[in-house]
Amino acid sequence: MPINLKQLSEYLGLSQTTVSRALNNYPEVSEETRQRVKQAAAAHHYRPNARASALATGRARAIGHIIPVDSSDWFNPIFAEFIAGASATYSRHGYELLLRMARADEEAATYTEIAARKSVDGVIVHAPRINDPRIPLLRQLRLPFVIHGRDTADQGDYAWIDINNRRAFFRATKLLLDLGHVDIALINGGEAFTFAARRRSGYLDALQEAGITADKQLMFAGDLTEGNGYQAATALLQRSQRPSAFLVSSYMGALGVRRAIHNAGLTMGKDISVIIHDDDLAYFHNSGDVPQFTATRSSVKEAGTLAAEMLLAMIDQPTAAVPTRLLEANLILGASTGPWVRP
Amino acid sequence: MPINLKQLSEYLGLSQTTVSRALNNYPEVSEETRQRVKQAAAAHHYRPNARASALATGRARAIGHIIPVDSSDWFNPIFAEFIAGASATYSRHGYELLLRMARADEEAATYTEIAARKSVDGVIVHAPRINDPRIPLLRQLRLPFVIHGRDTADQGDYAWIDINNRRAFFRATKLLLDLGHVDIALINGGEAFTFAARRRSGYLDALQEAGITADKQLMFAGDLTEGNGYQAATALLQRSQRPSAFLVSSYMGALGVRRAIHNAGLTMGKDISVIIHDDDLAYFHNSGDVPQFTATRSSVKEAGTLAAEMLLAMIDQPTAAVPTRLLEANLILGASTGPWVRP
DNA sequence: TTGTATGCGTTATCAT
DNA sequence: ATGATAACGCATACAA
Repeated sequence: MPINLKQLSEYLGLSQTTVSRALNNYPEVSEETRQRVKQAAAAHHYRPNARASALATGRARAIGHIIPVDSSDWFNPIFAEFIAGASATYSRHGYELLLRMARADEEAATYTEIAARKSVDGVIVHAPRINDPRIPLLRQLRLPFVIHGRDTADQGDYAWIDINNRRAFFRATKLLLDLGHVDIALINGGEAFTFAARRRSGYLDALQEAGITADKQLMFAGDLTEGNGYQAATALLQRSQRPSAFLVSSYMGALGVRRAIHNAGLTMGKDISVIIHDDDLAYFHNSGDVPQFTATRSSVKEAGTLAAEMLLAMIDQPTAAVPTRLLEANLILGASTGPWVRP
Repeated sequence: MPINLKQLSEYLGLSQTTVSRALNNYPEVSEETRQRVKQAAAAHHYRPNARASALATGRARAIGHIIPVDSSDWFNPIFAEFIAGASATYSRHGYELLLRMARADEEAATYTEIAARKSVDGVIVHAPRINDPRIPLLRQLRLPFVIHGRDTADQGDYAWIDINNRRAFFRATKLLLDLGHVDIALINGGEAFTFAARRRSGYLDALQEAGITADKQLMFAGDLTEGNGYQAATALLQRSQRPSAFLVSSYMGALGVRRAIHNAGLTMGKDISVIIHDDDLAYFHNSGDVPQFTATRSSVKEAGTLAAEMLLAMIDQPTAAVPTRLLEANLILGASTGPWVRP
């Protein structure tokens, strides 16, 4: 059923060369034969063998995504949504998406292996950590890459796409301060990740600007699961001087915070204010006339689309300057915030 | 930096053939040279070019996962977790994972294309629908496949792995009936999907056995998002004769149901009982000494691991009988169920 | 404008 | 036990 180039060219009475050129839109082939070739190819459902053309051209036409997994082997829905965005871009450009999961201790070996096997033409780096070792590694491997996020330290020029996490959390904190809140808790991602470190710094800067001393007891950092959000918020609400507001780094974590608030017999948006960061996940839509949560919002799927486009452009033009892109998050007012009230 | 077989063999003073055989554990190579070759390969970080060996062997050593996406382009966390399980199996066997998203109207073309391009040696079929056209298509394409789920109609023999959805929901419904509940709502996935149809049938069978007439008004079918769960439950709780129990097909949907119950001023586990199906997602753990939700539980990640193993075995032994596997879900008691109480 | 010949990096088929 | 040589299916430098 599958037909190859040789068979197709024999059928047409042309050389493989001409058929190949016609299909790849080389200018020197006559319009007439090009049409004839393309029609025959379509009629026979001819598709070039991806392995063979990769070998011949030296380009795999595939992009790798290596998802970091820790010992509990999780798969964060945010990665999934980012990848959904990137995937559409790859399909549009005839690229394929290779997915792997790797624990931190396998990470270097994994990148090295896919580079040596020439399985991909480039990779997306997920969840950058402070002073991330993947940056020098990928440079050494000469594998084009785009980071979803940024590193902090001086790692030289590299391609990245990120949202302005610091500014988003600065603005969110400021809004809570303006509403009269003073004891504001931060439920954040693991602060080895640069996104979480930047969000914390926005939070701290806003507090400092308001002359408030940050309280380490009010800051949680860890996996942003529903369970962790619930546990962290429950503990904080049991304190003698409980926080009146929560800043939560993800929708999933906020679902746990919401549960803790309810269980404590309190009302979100009245007794306790909550602002979340909303990645605009399709499966966890914070929508409605008045969204459930006040939120800093930025579509992670859109980020995936843009990251993929940046990477494909880099592969096409390896000499061009490395692209970077900073997206601003919107601050969306929802039903979860209100003025401070005496407990 | 990357070294190829030719260079490695020149360095060793051996032929490419011998080096290749040594690395691939052919028996005819002497143990001494095998050791020498393997050491040199390791020292030079040699990895066979995946494209070249795929071309030579005719095996891509890659498995495709085509995720169905509807117009709103979602990415269900359950797929993600299944893939996480499968991915580990592929890595262990030296296979790669190709990921694509396809809308229903692109589905046939997508499968046809990856088959024609010989990008993969087999595929996993996600989210089977009743009388799924992918089964005859994949047979025609001669592409080995394993279905995560089962079809209902007579499609002949094919490989699948599924949980006993009917039995799980039968047992869950029966538990609610035993607790005295009569008005039991079903918040289900889209019932074109076979998993949802089977769950509904378990629910209906249990009601019938108890002599209760099912009420279509108590059944919701759609995407199992938090928002849909919230909306469906909110509407049901506003009815004059509101349901006293909910059967919810996913954890995400149940989070919305929980929100609706709270918003209605009711208490889950007291006023309203809830049983969910728990796919044991790492990011949405229904754990604790007493889990939040009473649940039928089965690990979808484990299913991914098993599905991948089944598919690789089929590729290795194409003549063997097609494997099938039916997993039973556990019924786990949590805090969300209690005896019926007068409203 | 078309065709011939060669290479991409492996694995597989013959020899020896 | 090892080696020369021919595929695998495509793209391309070089010829015509």
